[in-house]
Amino acid sequence: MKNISPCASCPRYGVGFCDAVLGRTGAIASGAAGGWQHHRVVPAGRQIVARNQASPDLFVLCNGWGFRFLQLADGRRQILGFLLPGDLFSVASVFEERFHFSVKALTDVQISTMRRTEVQSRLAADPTIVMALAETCSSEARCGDEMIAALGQYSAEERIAFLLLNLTERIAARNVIREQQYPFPLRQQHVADAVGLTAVHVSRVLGVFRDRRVVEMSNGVLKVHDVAELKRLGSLS
Amino acid sequence: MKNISPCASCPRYGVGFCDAVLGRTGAIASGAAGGWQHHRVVPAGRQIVARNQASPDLFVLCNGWGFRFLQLADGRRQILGFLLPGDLFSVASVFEERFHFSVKALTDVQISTMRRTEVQSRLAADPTIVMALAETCSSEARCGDEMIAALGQYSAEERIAFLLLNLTERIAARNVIREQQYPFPLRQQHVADAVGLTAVHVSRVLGVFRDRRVVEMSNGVLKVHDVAELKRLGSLS
DNA sequence: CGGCAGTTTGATGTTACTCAATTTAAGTGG
DNA sequence: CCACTTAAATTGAGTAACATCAAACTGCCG
Repeated sequence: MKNISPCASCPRYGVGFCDAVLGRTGAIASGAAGGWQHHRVVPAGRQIVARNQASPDLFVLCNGWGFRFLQLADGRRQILGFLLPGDLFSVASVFEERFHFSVKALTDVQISTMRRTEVQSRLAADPTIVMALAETCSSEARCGDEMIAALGQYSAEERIAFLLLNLTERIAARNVIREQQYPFPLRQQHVADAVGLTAVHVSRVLGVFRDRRVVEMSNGVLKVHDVAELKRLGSLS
Repeated sequence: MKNISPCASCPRYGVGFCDAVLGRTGAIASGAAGGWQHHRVVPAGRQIVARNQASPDLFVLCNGWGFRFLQLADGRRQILGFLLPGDLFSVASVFEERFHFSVKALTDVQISTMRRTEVQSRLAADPTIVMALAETCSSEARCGDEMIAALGQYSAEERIAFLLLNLTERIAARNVIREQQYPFPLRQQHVADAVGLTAVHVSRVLGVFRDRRVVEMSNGVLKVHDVAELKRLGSLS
């Protein structure tokens, strides 16, 4: 029998929410058999969920990069955060039918969907899952609050450094990094929409960073030349 | 026997997390008896919890106003949100020992503390509490994401309108409002720190709002003259 | 009456945005 | 492999939004 469980065919790292729900042993096959979970592949640029869309499933990103965002009436958009392999789209979606944000694939992605009802009943039965969820919830809240502080108080340089710093840390938790070179599929426009600047200004700031030999972002790779300086610029408090 | 339960001596509105934990009938007296919950009064301006502070309790604001914030090394501070009566300090604190933010009393406040262990065991036993918590969690996430979008994409006028709009809605859910006059204890500096502007600029924008007869903020009261215009300015998407 | 915290106002400086032109990079089909 | 096309990044000039600094004004309380 072919194993199509969400996380068997794609790299996993650490014990996240996904692992907790599936259990790390045995239970995996049952999921596929029960039909309460599925796999999907989505090409780069395609929207995965829309704001206010109701879904009986919750989503976990298995492979590639995505991002959550809010689109404003006049076309402006704010990227709320980037999704990396293993990330649950949001803790709220475990309980709420509708998403309050939209999600797009940044690269080609694999996503795993799990029936909400099934996850909820497992949640009731297994305190391990509750703990994993609580952990994710805290971390979401902390990141959100830090983002608010960065957007409210930081200068352009600081905001961009803050974003790059956060992302490199999350990437490093999932990949082996050699020579401070991080896989980095963002365009400057994504950086701009994430930190509330224009793409033109992001280009200028990145130019400065390049000249100062702090970081260099090109060709889908981020090279960090001066971690200390990046931290100095981008670390809150 | 005197009833000192958290929410018996202070106004409650709707069925929030606090009510769910205590139950709406009978159980109230047992809390006081068991000693797992307490009341505290804190004067205006005093700090209630500090970032990274560990606490065996979780906090609910019973009366007055407070605010959550992050303080940066160089003195800048970002107000993450305001706490109104009935508000849990944060969902994360139900599971995490340490706060990732600080909290100050804006006015004189009454706060209720509940032993985390007790809340957790009630949580495991009663799905009603889980649902209340999930609700709070979703709402925190939504508000946080909207704040991020507002800070990233909105102009000064829009941000301030957004803040005032949010607060008036939350105040109205807890008080009877006559003539569009809302109790409003914020100083302009608080508005500034919440929306990432300087107090001077906030003063100018509020001056414009006053001249245009949109809103007027003074003497601890916010008068909304033109709700439609406020919504036009401050509503996302 | 004096002192203090908060607000208002003006003048000036800085940061980041806008618009537009140019360069670079990445495909695509012949 | 090379012209052609297209998306992304860079650069410059001018402008708008917001910050900074400093002074004056207000209301409140001892």
